[in-house]
Amino acid sequence: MFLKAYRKGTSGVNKYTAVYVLKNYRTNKDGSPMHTKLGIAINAKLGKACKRSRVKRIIREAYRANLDKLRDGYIVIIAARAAIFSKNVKSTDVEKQLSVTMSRLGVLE
RNA sequence: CGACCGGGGUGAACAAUCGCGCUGGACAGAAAUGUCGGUGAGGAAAGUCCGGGCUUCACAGAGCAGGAUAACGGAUAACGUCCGCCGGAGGCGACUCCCGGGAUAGUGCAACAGAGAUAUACCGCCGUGAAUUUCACGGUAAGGGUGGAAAGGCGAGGUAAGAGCUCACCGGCGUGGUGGUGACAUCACGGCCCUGUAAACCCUAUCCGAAGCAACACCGAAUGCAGAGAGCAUAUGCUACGCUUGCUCGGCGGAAUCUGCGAGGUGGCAACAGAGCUUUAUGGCAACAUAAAGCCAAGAUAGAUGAUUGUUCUCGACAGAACCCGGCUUACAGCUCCGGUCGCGCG
RNA sequence: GCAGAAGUACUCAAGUGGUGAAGAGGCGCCCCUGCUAAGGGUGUAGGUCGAGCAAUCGGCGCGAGAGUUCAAAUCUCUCCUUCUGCG
Repeated sequence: MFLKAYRKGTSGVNKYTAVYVLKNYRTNKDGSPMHTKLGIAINAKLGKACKRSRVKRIIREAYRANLDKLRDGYIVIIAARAAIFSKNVKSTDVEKQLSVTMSRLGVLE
């Protein structure tokens, strides 16, 4: 499912992350669209386990802040870029950038 | 005060708001679950280099092969770890470092250089003969040169020249005495002296069954799919064959079936509790042991600890549990405690 | 998480204690051709530091660092990197 989103989905980038989005046509039993699924991709070449884990949390926090505006029925993959591994990265910055990129891709209302 | 040596501790703190895992705590609910509370990464969680626990393998047996360790004595569940001690090396010293058994059990290897590498006369030295400044024969390991290594070292005597040939001292070897649990130390005597390499094969002593939680057990779509086998006598044997550690013996199974593939879930797994942690006492030089009192402290399954704001300081290093322990190794900003050494100054 | 394998020029690699670390592709130049490819001939660099006008000579270099040895790409130990297998 996530591989499919990588190959077929539309993408957008900002300073910290790259975002891939694909519309998910599978539905729940009552016909409503499924909740949007999140995948986080962090290349092992960018950092060791401890730093990757921290980046994952920051991305998750930024995603969570945009959750109230999020539309259902998508698959979203957020991949880390090298800039997010530098020290003193604030999740509010990542959140703003992510909000702009995701709304451009039509995932946010 | 300065320069060091050894050992230990700590690994930013606090508040508010939002968010996450677990919960055999409380409440609500038929249940799912929710609310409140509790709790939530490391000294290395890392590398996976050793040692165990645990689990499975037709119960685990013998021999060979293979692997590991290596002074000695102890500690330990065990270890390649730790402590003590011996020997050697380094440092003025506190102290540190050492894959530290055997080279007279045997075999192999030692390129090049060099006359010669476990045995040797190239130059030289000495003697004799020829002959006239060279040659032949013999003696010689003191000197030269080569090499990582050249027949114990050094001095004296001795001699034609020399040589443990003789002697003193030192080193090594053997025998005996004394001290020590022992490695070993030390003393006496003796003969006369042996190249290096076992992180080359090997010998000696001790230890080792194999695999690993992706082990393994259970539920399950499911009476699933694919492949292999089905001999000879007759009610039990033999054999093909298969399993058992690489091989042999031995053992087991033996026509009953066997092998491979096959979605997911539960346990293993941490709320039973362990070679557990903390403190004190006793024994021991110490590692550690024993006893008493107190404590229960992560447990995910795509994988939980973060964000924002504010305050303070020395402005925060290396880094994230995945079955669990004991070590080793490697990475690491600072702060701090204890013991000790050397040098300088003052009393 | 567990188990294993391998690192030698730009690439593929041989070498498994003893001088100067094979060989092939590649690369440069020449011939052939109107031009290119192919083919033939020939040469080169082995990286770096130092000495020298130069020819050349010397040291360190086989992933990195220690050790054993007279001598290490090779033997031992510790790290680093890459790859493979196991549901």
